Amino acid sequence: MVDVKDISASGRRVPITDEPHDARRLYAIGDLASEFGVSPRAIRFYEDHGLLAPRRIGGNRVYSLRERARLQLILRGKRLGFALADIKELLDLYDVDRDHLEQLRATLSKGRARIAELERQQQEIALTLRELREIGAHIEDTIRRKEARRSSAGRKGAS
Amino acid sequence: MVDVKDISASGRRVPITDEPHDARRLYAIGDLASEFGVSPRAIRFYEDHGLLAPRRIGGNRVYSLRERARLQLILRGKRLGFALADIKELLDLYDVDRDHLEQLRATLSKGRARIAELERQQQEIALTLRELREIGAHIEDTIRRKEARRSSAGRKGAS
DNA sequence: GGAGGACCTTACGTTAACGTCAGATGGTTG
DNA sequence: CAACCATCTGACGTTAACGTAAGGTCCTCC
Repeated sequence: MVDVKDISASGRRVPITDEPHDARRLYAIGDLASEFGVSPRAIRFYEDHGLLAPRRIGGNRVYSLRERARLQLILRGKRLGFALADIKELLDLYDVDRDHLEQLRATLSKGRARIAELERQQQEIALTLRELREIGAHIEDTIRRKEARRSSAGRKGAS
Repeated sequence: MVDVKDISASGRRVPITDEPHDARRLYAIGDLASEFGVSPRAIRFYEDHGLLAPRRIGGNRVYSLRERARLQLILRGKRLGFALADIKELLDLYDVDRDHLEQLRATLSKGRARIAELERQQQEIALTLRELREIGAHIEDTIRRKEARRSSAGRKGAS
């Protein structure tokens, strides 16, 4: 019925190609869901909000490698704490409209803002890491002293 | 009525000390709110969830420098995309119970997990930054070409 | 041919993190 | 003393990001 060989027009689990990442490989929603550890519901949710736009074969969603990459970017953005609306903007940066000049300028400016934000985030992470490592060192120190005291002193400072 | 001189037991806007960050300085909720650009409601919310525990003077919340620092940590954590529950754990790392050994070990382990997570986040930010900078360079390039073409060619490629 | 899977849509439920509003208190100021 | 802040405590409203359940379609396999 479908011209794309017999890729799961029904939602079958069988991928169209065996080569793991042929550029023409197609994915069902369940493939991506299990690969990235998210629910199909979440993926559909991203689509509802304009972050993904898979093709359809007989009602079923079919994802190309490009859509897969977009999903990866979405999940990375989430791990960085961005809201979906922000991630959508970020995705728009990735496929630029190379034709119109004003668009390009706008995209560039948004990109720079995003870069600045990420750099600030980077600073704050670095700061937090320094603090945590220092705390960790102190704790290790304290632990070592307690262990030493426990093993050396047999009995003398009761209680 | 209150022994702490006359700090806003009423919620007055007057800080107890002029020295900007005397260790004994006290803050009203409005002070911290306006200083950090968050609402008093948010600050109370953090308290309701155990992230802050200010003293009280006549019903009003009074924040020490330590509480102020904790609030800063909360907000930093938020900017890094952490949930309040996670931030609470992080705060607990900062004031360790130096007495009990098992507690120390647990804290240390939690700290290490948090460090690992931050490092992973750092990697992902670095990756995103590389990508965004590359895209930015391409866009700048495209813009330069378009501008060059526009200024040089007077008329010949109509439409 | 009927049971089982993967997928679909629609719709209501849920959690986190506050916003917003109402009504009350208490100190300060003209 | 009246008006005005800043603050307080509920309590309900809101948004984001899904979870979950219901009911239906379309293969495939025994």
